[in-house]
Amino acid sequence: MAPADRGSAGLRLTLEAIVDAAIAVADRDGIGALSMRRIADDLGVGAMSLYRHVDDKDALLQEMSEEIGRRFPYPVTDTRPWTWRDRVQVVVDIDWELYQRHPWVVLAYSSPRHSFGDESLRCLDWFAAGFLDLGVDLVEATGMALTVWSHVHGVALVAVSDDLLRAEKPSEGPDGLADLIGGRSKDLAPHLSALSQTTAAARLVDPRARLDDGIAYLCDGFEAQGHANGD
Amino acid sequence: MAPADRGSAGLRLTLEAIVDAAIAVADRDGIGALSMRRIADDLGVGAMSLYRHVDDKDALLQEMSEEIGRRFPYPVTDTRPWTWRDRVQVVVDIDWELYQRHPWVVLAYSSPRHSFGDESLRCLDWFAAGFLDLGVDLVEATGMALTVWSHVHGVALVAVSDDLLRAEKPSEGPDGLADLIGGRSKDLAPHLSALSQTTAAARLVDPRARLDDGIAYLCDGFEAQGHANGD
DNA sequence: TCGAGGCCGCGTACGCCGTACGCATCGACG
DNA sequence: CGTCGATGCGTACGGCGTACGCGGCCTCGA
Repeated sequence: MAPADRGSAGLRLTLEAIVDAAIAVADRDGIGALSMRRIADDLGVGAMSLYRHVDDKDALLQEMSEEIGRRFPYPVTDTRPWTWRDRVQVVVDIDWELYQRHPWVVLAYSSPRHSFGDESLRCLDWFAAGFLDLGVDLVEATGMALTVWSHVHGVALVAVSDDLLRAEKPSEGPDGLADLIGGRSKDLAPHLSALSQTTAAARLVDPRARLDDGIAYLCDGFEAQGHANGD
Repeated sequence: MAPADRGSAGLRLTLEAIVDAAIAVADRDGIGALSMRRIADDLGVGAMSLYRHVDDKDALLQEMSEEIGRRFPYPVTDTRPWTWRDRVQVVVDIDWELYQRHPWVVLAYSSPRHSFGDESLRCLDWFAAGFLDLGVDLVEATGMALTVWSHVHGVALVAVSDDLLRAEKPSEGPDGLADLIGGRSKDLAPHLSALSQTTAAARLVDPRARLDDGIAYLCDGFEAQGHANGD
């Protein structure tokens, strides 16, 4: 009975199914390969059928981003005594993991953490509250949280853009800094050219290292601000 | 009378002219409206003529970004005694101005400061050298410079994405944080809801304020790192 | 039981896009 | 003057997002 609803062929076309299929396509082939026709093909369905459930491609992208956000929740209901540094660590790890697994999210929505839907507001609330321990006011605490989000997002963008935006192209254009560190560069940079002598310079082109270093600077800065406010 | 060369109609088609026209289009109508046909029309030329001077649209985007970089040089040859904080300030101001005037650059190339061409390597050299005053080694100094670049770029991306990527759309989707600050939000955020009481919260949605606050935290962090290294 | 009405999947078509390919023109040079 | 390379361009192909309307099915009231 109700053949279209649970028939042998496939389930009914639904927003969730479309979003899932779209996420699968974007993960597999990059956001550049994400087209309405492609999603429809994967679902064994006509392209225009999608528009019964989605306003347009932009709205679909928004739905996709929000779904991904839901799949990487913050531990907002965990009542353990989180220090603000604990929270920074867990936020950085979760968001970084999110961007690594679904790089197109970085590009799909340019505001960090999928653009302030209800879910991300709850996350922000939990995250920002941690900074109140520093003795700063709520505005400053929220600013600190937003700054961390912005940093993670910015580093993720750089890490991800070449791999995903232009998907493939065998050997892409030159990377001046990497060349310089590898000693393949004409010396037009008096100080920087010394970088080719040291192995530690590899850190400079490792995205995760850039992420952690930046977070460390920010945390030191947060602490200094806390002391300035008379701890 | 060599009509094509200096005839009444127009100058000869050159890479520079194409790049300039493309920049003009991107500035005026956003990068979404930048198409090869549109550039060609503005130049009074056939679309395929552009390909005599440019490999493809990607290469054109790269040329455009590099041209913009050249138009916003750092004072690398100024021999005044710049402190590292002076350099941070000037770098932030210049890059921010660049991104404000040519927002598409933020999206066109995802790495900060147009992706490490020769020119930007010289800029990085000058910028990073300033941090050596903190007593840190060259790798750490370069890391600090990259972190500042990344922060400016990340904030610019957020500031610019809505205005430029999707160009126009009369009243765009909801901004949860702005709604909350304006008191237009259901209270699902126990701490954050207090933000609607204070005027200072406007800072949280002002991009330039987010930029400066983040830079202040970073600078405090840099200073702390310098002290840790025994000043 | 049957008719009506709505929901839903889909086929067609339009106007964009980037760009492969080959032709026509024209200046420079032997 | 003949040749040749550089340059501008017209046509065409495959792909995109999506407006529009048709037809079939499910549901529900009579």
